[in-house]
Amino acid sequence: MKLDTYSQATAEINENEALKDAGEQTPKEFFAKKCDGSKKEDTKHGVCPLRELLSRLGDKWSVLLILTLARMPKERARFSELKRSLPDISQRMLTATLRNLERDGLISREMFAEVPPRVEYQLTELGVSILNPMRDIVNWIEGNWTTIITSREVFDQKHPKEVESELQ
Amino acid sequence: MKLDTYSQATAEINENEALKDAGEQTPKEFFAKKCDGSKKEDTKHGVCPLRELLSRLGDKWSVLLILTLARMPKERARFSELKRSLPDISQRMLTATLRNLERDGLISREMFAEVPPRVEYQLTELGVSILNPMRDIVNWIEGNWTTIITSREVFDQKHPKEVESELQ
DNA sequence: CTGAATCCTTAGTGATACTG
DNA sequence: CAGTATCACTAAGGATTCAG
Repeated sequence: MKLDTYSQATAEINENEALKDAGEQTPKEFFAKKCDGSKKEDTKHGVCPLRELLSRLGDKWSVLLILTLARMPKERARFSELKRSLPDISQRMLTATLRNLERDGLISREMFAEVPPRVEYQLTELGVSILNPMRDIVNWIEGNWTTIITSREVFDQKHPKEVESELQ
Repeated sequence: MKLDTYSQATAEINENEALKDAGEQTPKEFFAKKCDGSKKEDTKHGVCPLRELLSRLGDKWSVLLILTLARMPKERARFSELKRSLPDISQRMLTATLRNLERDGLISREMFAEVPPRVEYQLTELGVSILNPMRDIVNWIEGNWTTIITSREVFDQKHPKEVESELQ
C-alpha cells in the first residue's frame, strides 16, 4: 500500500503531525484499524461511536454552548447567563442541549433551592478535556476557511443549477 | 481570571497539550478571542464558520465517507466501491454527500468518458489535511467513550422518565 | 427564574423508479 | 455504472403557553 503520497501531502500541510502522542501512526494507519462503519450494528456495540458523538457535537448548539461555558469564570454559568450569551437559542433548545451534555457528562448541573430558583452549569473535567481537540478543529477550520469558501464559489460557478445547500 | 482550575484539570487528562503549535495558549484563552456565536450574523461574514462546518461534519455520512476514502489506496475510489464500503448508505445520500464534500474542496471528482461510465473520487490535499485533527477527536472519543456511556447510564437512572434521545 | 408541554414547520434522510 | 427525480417519513428545531 502506497503511503508515500499521503505522507508527503500531510508533511506539507500539517507540520505538527509528529508531535501527537498517538502520532507515530499516520492518520491513514490509525483509521485503517477502526471504525469502518460499514454496518449499522457497529454503532450499537460501541465499535464506532464516532458518528454518534460527532452528530451530537454537530447539532446546532452543543459546541457553541461548550465554548460559551469555556469562556466563563470557572467555566460556570447559570441558565439565564447562557441564554443571554446565546440570544438566538430558544429556551427549549437551551434546556435540551444542556440536558444532553449533562447526560454525556460534559457539564454538571447544580440546582439551588432558592426562590426564585437558580441553576448553575459548569464544564466537568471531561468537558474541559475536549477543549483541546476542539481547538485543533477550530484551528483547521480557521486556517482553511477561505480555501473552502473559494472552493464553493468555484463549484457553484461550474454548477449553475440550483444548489441544494442554502448555507453561506 | 482563574485559569488554575482549568490548567490543573487538563494537565491530568490531556498530557499532550503543550505540544501543539498553537498550544502556547490554553483553549480558554484561545476560544475567548473568537467565535462568540452570539448572533446569527457572525456566521454570515465568516467570523464563526465553526458551526457551519461542524454541522456538515456532523451529518450522517460525511465523516464516514472521508474515513472510507482515507483507507483506500491513494485515498481514491470509484462510486461503486464507496457504495460497497458503506452498505447502509443510500445512493441518493452517497451522491449528495460526495457533492457537498466536493463543493467544499475536500474531495475531487474525476469522470471518465467511458461506457459504462466510471467516476473516481479522491481526497484532496485539503481533505487529507483534516485527517489529523479528526484523529484527535477520534482519540478523545475512544479514550472517553466508556466514561460517557457510564455517565449516560447514571443519568438515565436518575431520570427514569422517558429519555428523548433514542441513541444507544 | 428555570424549566416542561404543546403545537407546528422544515430540513434531513430513505425507498423507489427512471435515465444517459 | 453513476447518477437524477419523486414521494414519503422522521427528527430537529422554533414559538408559544403553562407551571413550580
